[in-house]
Amino acid sequence: MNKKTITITDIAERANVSKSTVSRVINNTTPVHEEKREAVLQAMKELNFAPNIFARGLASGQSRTIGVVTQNIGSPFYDAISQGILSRLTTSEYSPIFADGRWKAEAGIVAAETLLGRMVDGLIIVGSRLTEQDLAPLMNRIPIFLVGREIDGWENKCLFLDNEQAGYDATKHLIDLGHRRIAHIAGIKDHQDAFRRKAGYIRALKEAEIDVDEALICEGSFDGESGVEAIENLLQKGIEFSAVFAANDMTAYGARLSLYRRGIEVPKEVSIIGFDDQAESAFFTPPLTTMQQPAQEMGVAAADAMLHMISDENYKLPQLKTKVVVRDSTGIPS
Amino acid sequence: MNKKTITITDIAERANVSKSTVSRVINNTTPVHEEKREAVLQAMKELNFAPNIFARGLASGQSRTIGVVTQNIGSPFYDAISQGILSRLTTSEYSPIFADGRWKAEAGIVAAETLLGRMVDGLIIVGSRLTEQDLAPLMNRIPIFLVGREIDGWENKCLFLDNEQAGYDATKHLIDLGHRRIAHIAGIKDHQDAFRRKAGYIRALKEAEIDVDEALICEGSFDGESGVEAIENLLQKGIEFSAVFAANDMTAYGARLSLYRRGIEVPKEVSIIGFDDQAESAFFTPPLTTMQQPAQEMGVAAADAMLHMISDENYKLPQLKTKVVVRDSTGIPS
DNA sequence: GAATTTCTTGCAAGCGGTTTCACATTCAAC
DNA sequence: GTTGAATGTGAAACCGCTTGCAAGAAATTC
Repeated sequence: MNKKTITITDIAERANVSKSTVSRVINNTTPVHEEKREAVLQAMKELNFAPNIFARGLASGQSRTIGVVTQNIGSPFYDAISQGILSRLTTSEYSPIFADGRWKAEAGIVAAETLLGRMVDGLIIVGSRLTEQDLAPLMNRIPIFLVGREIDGWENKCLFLDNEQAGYDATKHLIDLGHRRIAHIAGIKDHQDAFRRKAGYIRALKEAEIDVDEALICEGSFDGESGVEAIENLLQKGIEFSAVFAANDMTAYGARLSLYRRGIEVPKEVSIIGFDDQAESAFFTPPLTTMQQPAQEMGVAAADAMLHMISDENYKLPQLKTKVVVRDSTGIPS
Repeated sequence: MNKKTITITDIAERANVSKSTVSRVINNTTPVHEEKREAVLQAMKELNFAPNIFARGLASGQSRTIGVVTQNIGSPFYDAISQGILSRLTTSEYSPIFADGRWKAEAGIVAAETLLGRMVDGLIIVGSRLTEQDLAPLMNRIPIFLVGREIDGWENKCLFLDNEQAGYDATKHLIDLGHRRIAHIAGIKDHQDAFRRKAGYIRALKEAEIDVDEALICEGSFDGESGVEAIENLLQKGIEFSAVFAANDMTAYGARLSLYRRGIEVPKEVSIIGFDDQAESAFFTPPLTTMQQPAQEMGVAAADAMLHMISDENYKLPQLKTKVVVRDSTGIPS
């Protein structure tokens, strides 16, 4: 209790104007005589005034807060997106408030509802599994933007990468090196990105006139363990392959470990390419060739779009691309 | 605009009581006749009522929000702590709001101020560099709790691990295996944890009557690159060592990569132990022996403590410990 | 110079809760 | 049958800021 909190009224008195005028200069809603404006600004500075956000929110109905529903805090890709959102927002007058919609789809809805309860002015949903039906009702209430997720017909409200193309590029990299027996360890089955990466893999093979061998396509779940298992499986069944395209880096790590245990050399005997380019990949042994995603930029772009949506302005989404980062885990087949 | 938002007044009318009574049943502040309470509850359910948090905040002065200042979103250790906080808070009526105080100490203050501007009811500061002087003035305004950080005299407001002991344990593990020439790649110079881990390293050596060779102690910065450089340096100078204790896993990865490039085998020729046990470590080649920190638990405990602080209740902090996770990167010296 | 129009500005009515105060009621105690 | 305490309740005063409205001042038009 240093001293009582100072309010707009204190400023008004000190600047010899009415509360209304103070409010006006704060919000720039109505022109105010330069002289008075100065006085108000001066008073605010002297008294070190900060408007009470509750009063503001209550009166205006706006919270100057943007809700972010994440599916996977703790996954490097989603983390980077969150960071991007965070960094874009720090230079705006909006603050993000995060809610974790991990686990199941319902959790995502709950998270979204929680945020709505907090009166957020907009919702950025990061790579969730919420369906169009889940989302539609929310759309009427509040601006929504999706990152890392595509929904037909919502073109300008979604920002995502062309995972099919990325899957194609990754596979193409291996084919170009001369590989023909390329295994793919897929991601979570019903995950949009996983599905598309796999589609890209298949397209690349077909284009190169390589038969798609179902035996080379393993199920996975984006984690290290599934990489280990997939390779173990392949090896046990005696299925031959000279390269592996893993749906993400973590899976690639697992695959590499499995090979390591069997004494199979990378990239000499088997090449591996991952997906994500998480920080650890550059220090892996050997450093992992992988697909880099502009995750942070996606976050920035999403936040930016949201800011525009809120103020009803037009905006256009950047065209972001993945790219192959060639390191030492891929090479010419022996 | 489905329909107008429903307020406490609507509930009051429907339940045939006054606003005051409704407020009372919501907050459980004053006993209310069972009959009326039921009616109110019923009305709230039927109308699907959710109190407006701004109005609430304005009137009560409480936001039911806890600010979390992180130093390093994106670092696995701090991430895990944040998760812990998040998970503990989801079962409470408080929501966390995060602000990133990365970069410099000033940023931490700014972040804290931002949160105060948002009227948070408490502040959890995760591993920041803010000094006691920075923090003290905040303490009078609001409950503050520090995680992963120790400040003398604030015993019950800090939760941290015994990094000195952990450093000792890690080093001891290597000594027990028979190593005598143990290099240490330290963390960021003025970082409390880094300093203590190093102190533990030294204590372990002394206890085992091994001379502390300054040449074996390398500077580092908690990132992969510094691990690479440190080992490169040691090797170039021709300094012998059979084991490395890296200040964190990321540094250990770098160290391992450097060895890999030189064709030095791990753990056959050199053993490595890291610190953090981040998810990737289990899939490293070879799987990395490291110190596991109960990061998530720390977050939970911190959030829990904060909840108690806010409601002026007593609490006691759990005694959390690190432990050695032995994998394949450490072994008997050859 | 009168009639408009354009700017500025203050007043006061909310926004949707919480909380103090005073006024019942009810009930146990004398 | 009083009296005092305990218990329940509503009225109304805020909490601090935004904003519609109306009015005074200044600028423009005829």
